[in-house]
Amino acid sequence: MTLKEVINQIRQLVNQALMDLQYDNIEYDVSEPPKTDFGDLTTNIAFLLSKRIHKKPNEIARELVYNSINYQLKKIGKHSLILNANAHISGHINFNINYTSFNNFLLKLFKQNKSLIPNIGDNNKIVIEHTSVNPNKALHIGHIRNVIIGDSLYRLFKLTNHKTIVLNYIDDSGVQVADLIVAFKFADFSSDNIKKKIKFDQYCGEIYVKMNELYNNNLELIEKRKLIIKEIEQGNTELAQFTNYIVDKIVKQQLESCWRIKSRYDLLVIESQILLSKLWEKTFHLLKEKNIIYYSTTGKNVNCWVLRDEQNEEKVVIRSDGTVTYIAKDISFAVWKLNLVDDPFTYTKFSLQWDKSILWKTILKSENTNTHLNPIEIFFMEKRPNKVITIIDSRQERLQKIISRVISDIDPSTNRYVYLGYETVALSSNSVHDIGMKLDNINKKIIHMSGRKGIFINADTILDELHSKASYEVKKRNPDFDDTTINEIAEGIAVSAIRYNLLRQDLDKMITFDMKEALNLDGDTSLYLQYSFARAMRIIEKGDGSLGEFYNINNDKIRCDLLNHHIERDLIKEISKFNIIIEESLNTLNPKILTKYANKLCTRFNSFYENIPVLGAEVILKLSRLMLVKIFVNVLANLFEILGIESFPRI
RNA sequence: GGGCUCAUAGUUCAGUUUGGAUAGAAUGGCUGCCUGCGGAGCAGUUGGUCGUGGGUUCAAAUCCCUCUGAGCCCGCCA
Repeated sequence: MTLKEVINQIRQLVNQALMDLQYDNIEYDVSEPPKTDFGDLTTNIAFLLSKRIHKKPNEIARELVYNSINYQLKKIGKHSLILNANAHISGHINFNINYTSFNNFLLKLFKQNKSLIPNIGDNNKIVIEHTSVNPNKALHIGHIRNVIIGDSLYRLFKLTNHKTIVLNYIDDSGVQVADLIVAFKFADFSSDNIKKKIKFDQYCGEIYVKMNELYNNNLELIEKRKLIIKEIEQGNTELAQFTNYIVDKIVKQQLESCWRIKSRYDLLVIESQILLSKLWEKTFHLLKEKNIIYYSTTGKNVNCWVLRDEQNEEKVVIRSDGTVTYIAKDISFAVWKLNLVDDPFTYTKFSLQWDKSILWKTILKSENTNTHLNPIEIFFMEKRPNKVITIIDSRQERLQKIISRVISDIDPSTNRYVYLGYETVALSSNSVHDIGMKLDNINKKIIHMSGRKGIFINADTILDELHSKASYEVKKRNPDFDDTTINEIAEGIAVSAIRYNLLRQDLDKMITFDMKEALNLDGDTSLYLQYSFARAMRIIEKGDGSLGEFYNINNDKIRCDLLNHHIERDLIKEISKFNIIIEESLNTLNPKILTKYANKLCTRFNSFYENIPVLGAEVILKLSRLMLVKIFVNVLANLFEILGIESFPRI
């Protein structure tokens, strides 16, 4: 029983009232009013009805309340979840919760040791692709937005009992990687960074910038690049092997950064393997069969295979020289993700991850392939994924929409392919200045990041700065902590701060990254949540010492009805929204909702903390309040799990 | 030229899907509160013609249109 049940009961009351008074049953809203003075919940039914029949909203509201709802409430009696209903002069019908009976849900949860997480996944299968950064540079703050959105959604699906796997696409056969190989093989750059004291991926990022400057007056190098791309596609040459070696090394370094912010994956999908797998040939066959593409004999696309499109936005999938375009590769990747063709891959272990899970990578099936099935093969064999979510920034929106359309042409029955876009991260003029770059136009307030031009701030740089600031502050407040503990907490603060910061705003809004702002740890930040957690844990620790065990208070003495201060009620009501919030963020694929909720929940708790004594209260009240604190901690811990925020009993 | 997105307090952002009550947070400024369960906190105060102009409606930040400003996308590149 949570707020959802209260809402349901209100709907029952209103529906019955509509029947009693012979009004049409129409869609209406039950939600929280803007001010608490108006009550706990409100409905707009009177306004909607007044649109149909010519009567004032206020009259309808009064009629519904006085001629039906009040009688119903009387009948249900004192165990009702609704205390009363009021017809407001404006036309709103407001309801107050009967907290005496409502609060009992806390005790029920507590006794049954139940989590509030709704089990709505029903083992549905979800595929999420995120990160997918070209393996030629280190991750910058813009890439991190992608990683955090993807990883938080993964955690959300996982916790609500969906079978979920996470893909990271490694484009090892494009120009970006080829640029690096040209640098190492034909332009005298060393592929060894032993002398430099930076990570290999960062080192490569720097070379990539220098290489692009070199191209300007060296056309021969561009020819070399073409050669390299061809060799990578063919595989098996010495150059291809060297490329594999470099890409492997960079991917491992990139993953270090991803793992540092507590993201994890199940499978690396390697583009060169896709090219060798004949997956495109199968997809091509499918597209021809479904009449989605045709061979153009006239016009600008003469001798090409093209996607049909009525709006005259046809896209070439096979060039006149027979080679495959970028979108064609993307379509075949999508076809594979949705399991619309036979899986040409088998999977081999790439690495162990921080959460002890195995990260796999694609390799081609061959005769001596082990017959023993691994978890990835099993995932794709059982049944098709219910949903495939691809997370890429909004610059790819047009392309992704075309892919979605092609997919629904192939498989019209379902809508399984979901593109989740988000706006990019740009740098504030201050931060551009900080990294020693100059803005072209002094009037520009922001500048977009560019790996090629060297305009970016690496993810690790930001984390390091946050870490060192947090470390200083933790030490100041906890002089008794040893260095290991301080480091651990500082890292937890830094990682959580980045995650929360990038998650808390709308996906369709560009983030202007500013180092100074990012280092601020006051107000609406993850630290506010972590601090609330530590405060609650401190009460529990001093209260009955059952740190880490949430459900071992003597249940029989607890009286939920004593938790009737308006501050306690506010906290309880907030807690009771947890499952609604989870469902909403899941349905809208919007993790931001969870950050807003977490902040509100902690605001309620901090108000409780400042105003309502727990340990100093008389014994029954103390036990009851202690229970409330423990449930708060439990809910918050669940939110932390989804948002990837680390919790510490002391901070 | 065509398409998409955004514009709300000095600043960073909620609220727009589904119109409804006095437009909310955070931060900054100002003012209180630590011998009390941790002051990285709490309470208060300051601050907004919701980009412009029109339309629909009993009612518009929210829906429709115009214009302005910002950003992105539109290749036989990836």
